[in-house]
Parts: sequence; structure tokens; C-alpha cells
Amino acid sequence: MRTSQLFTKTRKQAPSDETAINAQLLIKAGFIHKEMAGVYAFLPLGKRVLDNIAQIIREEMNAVGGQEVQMTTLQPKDIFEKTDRWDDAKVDNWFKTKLANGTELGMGLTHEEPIVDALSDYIQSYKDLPLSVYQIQSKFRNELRAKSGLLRGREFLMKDMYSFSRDQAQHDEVYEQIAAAYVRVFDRLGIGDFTYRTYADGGIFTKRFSHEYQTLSDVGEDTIYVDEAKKIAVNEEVYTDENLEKMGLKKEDLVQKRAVEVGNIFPLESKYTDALGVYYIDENGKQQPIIAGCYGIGVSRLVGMLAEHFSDDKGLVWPEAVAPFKVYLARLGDDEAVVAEADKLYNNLTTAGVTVLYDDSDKRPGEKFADSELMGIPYRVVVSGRTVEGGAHELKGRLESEARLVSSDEIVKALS
RNA sequence: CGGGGAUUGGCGCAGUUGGCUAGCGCGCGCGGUUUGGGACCGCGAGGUCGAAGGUUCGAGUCCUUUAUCCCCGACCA
Repeated sequence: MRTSQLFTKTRKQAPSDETAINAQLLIKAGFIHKEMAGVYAFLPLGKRVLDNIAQIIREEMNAVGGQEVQMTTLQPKDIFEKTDRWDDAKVDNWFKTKLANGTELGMGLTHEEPIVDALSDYIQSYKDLPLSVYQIQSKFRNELRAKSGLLRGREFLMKDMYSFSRDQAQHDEVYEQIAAAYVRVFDRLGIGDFTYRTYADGGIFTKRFSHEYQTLSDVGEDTIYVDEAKKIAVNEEVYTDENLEKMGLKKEDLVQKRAVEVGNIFPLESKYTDALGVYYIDENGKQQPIIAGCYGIGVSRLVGMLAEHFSDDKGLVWPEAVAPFKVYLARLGDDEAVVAEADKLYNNLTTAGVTVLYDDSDKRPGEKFADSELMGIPYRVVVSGRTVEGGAHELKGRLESEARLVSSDEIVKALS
């Protein structure tokens, strides 16, 4: 893409109503637009990052047998009444609305009930299990207080998967497969080394622990206790002597840290399937309960988390896997030879499958360099009168201080 | 929801004890000089001061109500 076709612009100052680093950088670089507190629109660059993250998650969910669906934002009341999650006294962060005739509706709080309800048409036999279904969709939660830019919003993009198994043993197997997929997701996003599977409260309906995936960060809202050797952590909400014993962890091995919850996985047992009257028939023709699990990843929160973590005083520093473009091609000057060479390199890179943001504007060099750094594009290539004359252009990584001089062909080879 | 702070062109800000056509920087448009780290000169467009009501000869400055935003806490992915 050429910058002349990109409607967003970078700006030097962030709006004064944003104090979170992630929101400041993403707004300055033109990735997001604030609609209201806790509600952000994704502009072209931000949308590309969001999609890149979603695609990684999608690939890993598919790899463990997940089938992608798209449920609805508007939700009927009755199924939530069956599980006792409609009453404001029970769940107080619903956004609710009404049909013209007065019928009450919910707005995409979570999707256990609609998924179970939809699948009840299809799950009848043990042969239909196990089954995992997921979606990547906006969730709406009426938080008392939105905060920290993309880290806690009222509307956010989430991947939520739901698994259905014939018994606890089968469920445990699926659960661990998905847990392994989560590790691969966070590795691919570049945060695997400091993202911990963390014991957390399983909720009031199960004595089991749930697990959160907590990424260490000073801006995190959660306090966790990390056992670095075992690569596991404990949320402070379940940090008791009794629980530590169950987990096989020792207090002296645990270090207190702040972290951002980027994902969670929950054993649901048969709470939702039972409540909605969904069962399967086993080999003996007997009706049996279905054991479910749910598995979330905060996609838009990850954009904020990654922006917050991968940044320096010059701006964003995206990992290649999620960067909106791999290369920022800065053309300096508009001599015919320079334009021709830069155009050619742009075409060659694009043809080779490399995503390029081609700065074809007449801005001054300093501004182009600053833009490429603020946007956090992993590689910067400079084509100028100087480099055209020398037959080699500049190639520099976002965090490198010195550029290398490399021929056009070698640049294409190195980057593709 | 409790406590604290804020709201003045697109963005960042200034605006004395109420007093003249509400300023500055960035950005934007036009012209010119520039061209390897956010250039410079000139000209220009753009705000009725979050909203409503009130006090006053006169309100961005005072009073009341209200909306929105940020931070801390409680709550929550």
C-alpha cells in the first residue's frame, strides 16, 4: 500500500484524555479511533494488526479441530433465564435492548447459552462428540469503569471457543489440547516467554480451577504468583496454602508479579448443557450429560497488550507476525530515477508476497523515518538519489541503529 | 458506584481581581526557498469557549444543573 492511499496520518501529540501508553501510541500512529470511553474503532493499520492476530488464533484453533462459526450479537432472554444469567442481580454488566414490541434482548455478553442452544439441534449421539466450536466476535460488557485503552473496554473483540465432550476424561484431553494451542498462539505472538498458564477460580459451579493466560506487564490489572521453573502461576484470588498444596506448588518458589489476562480456559462441567436440556445418547442407548469447556482470548486486548509491551521512545515495535506491514519503503526525493527504482522495488517486494507500506509522499526524510518508527514497521528500506547512484539501498530493522546497504535483489531475497 | 482531576479551532495548550474583534504551537490550504532525522519565510482558512439555565451594563472567567473524559478504589475478560 502507498501512503498516498492511506487516509490516516501520524500525529505528534496524543489526545490528553488518553494516558495509557497503548492508546497513546496507537492513536498517534493512526491505528485506532476512540469512539467513546472503552470503545475504539480500528483504522486501516490497526485493522491489519487485529486481523493478523485473529488469523494466528484461527489457525491454531483449526489445528485442534475447532470449527469456526459466527454467532449473533442480539440474544434471546429465555436461554439466559434457563441458566440464571439474565437477572441483573446475577450478572450486572449486560447491555440489554428491546424489540419494537417490547421483547427484551441481550447484546453479546458471552455465548455459552446460544452455542449450546444452537448445537442442541446437532448433538445427539456419542458419535457427535467431542466437538469444538469457536468464533471471533465482538463482546459487549457494561463495565463500571473502562480503562487502560484497549486493555479494558466495553466493546471488544474476543475469540471464544466451546468444547463438548462425552465425559470428564474426554473433556480433559480436549482441554489440554486447546491449552497447548494457546501456548502456540502466544509463542507466535512473541509473548510466549512471559505468558504464564495461571491457576484461577473456576467459578461457583465447579471445584475445579480454571486457567488464565497471564502476560507479565506493569500495566496489568492482575496480581499473580509465578513459579518460573515450572512455568506456571497462581492468581492471587486462589492463592491459599490449601490450594497451593493441591497444585503441588511451594510458596517459596513463587514470585509476585503484575500481569494482563490475555486468555482463559474454563471447565464448565455440564452446567450449561444440563440447564438447557442438551444430552447425548451413549452406546447403550442411555441419555448422558455433556461435559463442556470454554476458551477465550481477548483479540483486541492483545493489540493493546502488544502495543504496550513492544514499544520504545520512538513508538511501536510490532513483532513481524502481527505488524500491519513488514516493510516501510521510504522514497527520498522525487528524481525520476529514484521514483523508478522505488516503484520497481515496491512491485518486486509485493510480487514476492512481502507486505509493504510505500511512502511515496514528498515529506522530508526525517518525517518519513519518524513515521516508520512510530508505526513500528519491522523493516525500513530507503531509496534515495544516493542509494540509486550506489546501486544499493538501505535496509534497517526497527530496533537496529545502523542500516545496511543492500542491492534491490538482495532486499527482496532477504525479506521474502 | 465512592473519591480526585479535566473539558477553549483537527491535536497540544494560554487566557490575571469579569471588560475591547478569544490568543499561541502543531496540523491544514496557497505561494516561494529548501530536501538524509519531524525545514524556513509570507499569506490564509478554521473556535463562541462541553451543554442548559442564571447573575451582570458586560461572562471563557461568577452561580446552579447536567453531559462527557481521565486517574485511584470497588467490580470485571
